[in-house]
Amino acid sequence: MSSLLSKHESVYRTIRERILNGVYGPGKRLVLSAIARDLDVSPVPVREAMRRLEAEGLVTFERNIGARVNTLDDEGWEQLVEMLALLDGYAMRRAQCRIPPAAIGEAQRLNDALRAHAGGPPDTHGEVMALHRLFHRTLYAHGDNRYLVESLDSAWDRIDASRVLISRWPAHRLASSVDEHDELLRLLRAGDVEPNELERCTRQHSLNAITAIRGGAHAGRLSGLSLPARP
Amino acid sequence: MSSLLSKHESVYRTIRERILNGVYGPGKRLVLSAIARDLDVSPVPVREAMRRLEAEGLVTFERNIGARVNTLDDEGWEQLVEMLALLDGYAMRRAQCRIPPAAIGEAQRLNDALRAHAGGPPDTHGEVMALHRLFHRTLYAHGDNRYLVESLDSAWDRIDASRVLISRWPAHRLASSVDEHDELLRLLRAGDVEPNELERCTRQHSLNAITAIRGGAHAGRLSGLSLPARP
DNA sequence: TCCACACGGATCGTATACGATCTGCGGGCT
DNA sequence: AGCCCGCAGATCGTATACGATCCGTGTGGA
Repeated sequence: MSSLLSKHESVYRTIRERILNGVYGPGKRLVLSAIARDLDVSPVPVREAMRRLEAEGLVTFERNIGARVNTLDDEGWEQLVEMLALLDGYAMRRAQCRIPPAAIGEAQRLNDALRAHAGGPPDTHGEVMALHRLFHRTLYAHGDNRYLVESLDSAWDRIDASRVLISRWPAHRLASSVDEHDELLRLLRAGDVEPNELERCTRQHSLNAITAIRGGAHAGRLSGLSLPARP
Repeated sequence: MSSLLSKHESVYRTIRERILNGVYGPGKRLVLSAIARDLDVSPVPVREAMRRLEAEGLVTFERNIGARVNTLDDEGWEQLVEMLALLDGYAMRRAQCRIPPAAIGEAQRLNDALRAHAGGPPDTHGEVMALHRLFHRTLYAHGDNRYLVESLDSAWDRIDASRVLISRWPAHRLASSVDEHDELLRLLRAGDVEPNELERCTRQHSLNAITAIRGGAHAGRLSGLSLPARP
């Protein structure tokens, strides 16, 4: 008899899930033996799971000290979002001719759900963030470059793990973001948009999030051209 | 008493080095107990090293079967280089104002060394590839985005591990590549180049490698605008 | 009071042991 | 002859054991 998943695999998935959900928040100490007891396995597969999580950038392991869920300072967070902007912009460009109308419709529904949240109660469960991530994934998932999609997923994982969006995303940015999403969907539906233009707009959309969170200043629409200058 | 490196760390470095150098070529079976004997450790730290290598995309691990060095088919290789084009182009854009003249000089020296190889004997030891990689790294290393630089290093690692450039890089592409490098250095020295233009040229330089290797057709200079269409 | 130091608990790092699974091969049945 | 089954060797997966390291704490001396 054998389970479908090896123990190190299921331990890996469980811990990863808990980090992304915020059960294990940034800075949380992950003690191997405690997790092993908790999940009813020996410490060995737990260590293997930790190595994977470490390589993915979700936890940091210090020799003879142990593992912690990664924390992200402001600079790191901005750099990560900058990566997201780069990758997502290019993914959109390459997916442009490949996104089925159904996916655009699905993205529109997700964005409408986001808009509903904009006026509603404050986001207590990270639903906004999940919707926002899913909106983007619905589109970029149709890119045909495996590494590109994997890198995007991985970057989003780190963002989720950091809990920054949940705690710092300003309300007015959500409104702007929803509008920009509509604009992107409009460009996609038009079908004949210059690829450079689509990539530029998509990139700028993510970069706007940096400006918004950094300064609190009201971010411009998709008209912006500049990359954010770091202090 | 303690060594500077833990065993799993030194095992990791050793295996990684061997994969990148081609000692363990694509498809090579990596038997845990054999490596453990070879490196004089127990199988446990070897397994940890494998998990890291797996997460980095250098090896593939199948349950109850074992580990193999990843092989890269044509499609995967093209997608990886496409990532490289995207990341390198953006890194260059962001590093533009930050690259010290000394680094540009160093890159020029590396490119001259590459040119010397172009007419010389065929490359038996991957020196051309190492020089080429180093040329790019000398420039993009000055980018201020940690994740960007890490992703570039990681993508180059996979390229190295695949041994594709060494076996398939056509001679005429090397000549074009060297010329394009000169062009990029010229743009950097000019200093007042439009960032979009610099990014576009850099991206196109890497994309040209795909065209060259795929078709064998003589790649255009940096004037090309198009992304390669996949069959 | 403040610092140096030693001690104990917590945790990590690795070796060893052993059961589980796969793979290839050879014998027997049809 | 061809196919199925079962055995043996190789290899993986995990538990357990134990030494090594770190860190907090308390004690003694300056």
